[in-house]
Amino acid sequence: MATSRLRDVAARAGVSIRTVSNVVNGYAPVSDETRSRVEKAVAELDYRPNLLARNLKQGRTGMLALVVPELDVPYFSELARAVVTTARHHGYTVVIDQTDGEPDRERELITRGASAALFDGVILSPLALSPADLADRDASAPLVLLGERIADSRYDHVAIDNVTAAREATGHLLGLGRTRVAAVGDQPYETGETAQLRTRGYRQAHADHGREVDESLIVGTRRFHHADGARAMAALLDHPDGPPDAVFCYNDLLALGALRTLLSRGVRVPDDIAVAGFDDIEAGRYHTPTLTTVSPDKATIARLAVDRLIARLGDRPDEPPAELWAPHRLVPRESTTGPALRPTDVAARPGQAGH
Amino acid sequence: MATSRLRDVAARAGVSIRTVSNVVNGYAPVSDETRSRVEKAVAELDYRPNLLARNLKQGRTGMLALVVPELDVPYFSELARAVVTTARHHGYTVVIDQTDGEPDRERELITRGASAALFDGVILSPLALSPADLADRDASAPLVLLGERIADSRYDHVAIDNVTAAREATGHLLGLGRTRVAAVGDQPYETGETAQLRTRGYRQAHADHGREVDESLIVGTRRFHHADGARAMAALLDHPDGPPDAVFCYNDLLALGALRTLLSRGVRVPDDIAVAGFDDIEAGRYHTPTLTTVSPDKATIARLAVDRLIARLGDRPDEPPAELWAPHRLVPRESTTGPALRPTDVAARPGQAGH
DNA sequence: TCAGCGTATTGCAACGATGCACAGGCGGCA
DNA sequence: TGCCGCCTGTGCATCGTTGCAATACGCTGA
Repeated sequence: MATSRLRDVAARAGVSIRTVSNVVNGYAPVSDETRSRVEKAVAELDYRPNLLARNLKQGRTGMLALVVPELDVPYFSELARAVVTTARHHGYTVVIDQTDGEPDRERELITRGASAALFDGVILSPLALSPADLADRDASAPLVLLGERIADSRYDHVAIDNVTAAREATGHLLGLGRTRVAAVGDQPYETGETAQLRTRGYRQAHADHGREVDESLIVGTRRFHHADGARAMAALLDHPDGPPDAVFCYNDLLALGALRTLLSRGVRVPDDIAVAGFDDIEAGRYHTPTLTTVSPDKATIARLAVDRLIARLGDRPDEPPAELWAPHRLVPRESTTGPALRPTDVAARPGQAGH
Repeated sequence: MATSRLRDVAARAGVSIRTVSNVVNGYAPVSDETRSRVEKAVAELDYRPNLLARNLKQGRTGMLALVVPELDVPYFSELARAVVTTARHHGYTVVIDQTDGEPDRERELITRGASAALFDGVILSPLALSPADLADRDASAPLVLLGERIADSRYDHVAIDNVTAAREATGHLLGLGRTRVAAVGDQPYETGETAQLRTRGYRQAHADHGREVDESLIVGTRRFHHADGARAMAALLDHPDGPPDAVFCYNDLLALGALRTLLSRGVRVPDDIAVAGFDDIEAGRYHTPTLTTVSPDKATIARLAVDRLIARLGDRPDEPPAELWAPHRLVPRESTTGPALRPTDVAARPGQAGH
């Protein structure tokens, strides 16, 4: 059956279009008799409002866009889940799109998609976007940035304290008595301000412990995937001064990749080399050894971003851009402390009883 | 700046609204002089077409919806990536939504969202939806179903041959000489037709090898997450007849969860117990041991689904519903064959900085 | 000079819905 | 009896865009 319109329902019920609209939306007072006649017609014609038309008229869509570089990177998919859930509580639907880190794609999404009235607001986790790209943008739909990049822009911005987090993670390794702690995941500024911040924290931790940084132990990776970590670890094992005795990876995928290289070569973790990651993805909690990591509070990140967006859409459209910080915590697990210390860590998993 | 409209651009350029529209869309012939004047005004006002209005007028949105139960389950996020990529080649944007397996949510999305003209088509991976729910649906926007459920419905449907795949995986384990092969992930029909099919394949493999199925080795799980697999494996280790010597898990998360239980208890894999999974998620390729699994061809699944949808949107709207099958293959890795057999299975090769 | 034609530009209606303000009918009260 | 006001229900304009078809214009050829 072709989609029916208010007009069709009105004709069938013998009332005006306007009255049908009132019944559907429960706006104005409608007599019981008219109401039931309209409802009958609605049911018979299987009428459903055309949201495109409604949204056009109302000037809002009830949809938020979440733009992330890669959906199949667990950090992003876990974050996406949090955002979707939070937004739903506010009555918003979240649509997700991935950019594959292509600047064109990111640009297109924030301009075409967002300021084209399709979305009421946008949450963007930029990977390849420069400040210039953003400045360029017409601010028709509010935008909240996730992560570190472009912190100086005119947009709201949610992040964790990457420097401190990296400092804590590195400090944890140094505190275990490791003397040669490598860093895996460094990136040049253009593509990875976040990486830069973590490197800064890595350096600070060394300073805290009165240690020199061995620059040759800072390994860059092009991306943050398993393969990059595995490759970087292999390179570190061939280090001219011998392998390091600990590795801080800038995310958990790198760390799991590094672990693969180590374990498949018979290196003992953490006895020979301790490994720490970043993001606290679920896979790390079930790996053997379980993965020590920095756990950003994803639920809070999602909440801050969504709340902010909704505030701008509602009664506070003109507040100055804010920098919002979400908490994080270091979660020591077997990959640094060994199995003895936390034998039941695997059991830990947030309950998911219904609701 | 408030969003500008065709009207504003027209006023500024001193031409009619219609001409601006023509310039923007490149439709009708426009003199170079007029064109440049309009383009100047467009730039000055930072005009961008209101897609809501355009879509309303044109009756299409260029957006497809992908509805999956859980985004942070790697199988779905990897599939989502494939769908997004494929659709982009056809000029469609994919918006993703997750249902958390809630029937209400799934229902809402396919009815409200889809038949409300927001999306041109929907790809749905249903978890909790009954045939009745679907029958109920007005077929305003084409729908393609992923996975096994509701195969008898009036919709296009893309799946892999789960029975054969499970049979091959189980056969692989039996072929290795294992005699007590457990199955983890069975579910009652209402929530898991896919699980039922895999159990059927598991039984067939036993028949192939002339073996009885020990019903007590078939373990049900409520969901398909790490935790479920870890729990099920723990239960199997306490089996009254002693642990099994192989386990076929109905997805990779279950398998990785099972591996966690085994490895943390010092059980040797695959020497003592071999483990196989299903889905071929990236994490399994970097686990130690690497995970033997059934690899569904996600790219083909995505392609079949998107192509089908687009065919219906285009010149073949009225073809009868089809059952489309995507290939799969068994990928033996260390968790069943041991490291000796495939020492270089891990993607990473030593050395190689940058690229 | 004018019919004839192609090019450039325009006005009007429509997509399907909602905001606003008012029309019609009824009962209550003076 | 007549006026007022409430309760229902409605018409019109509008959101920003595009489809259609007509207009205005300039140029060619006879």
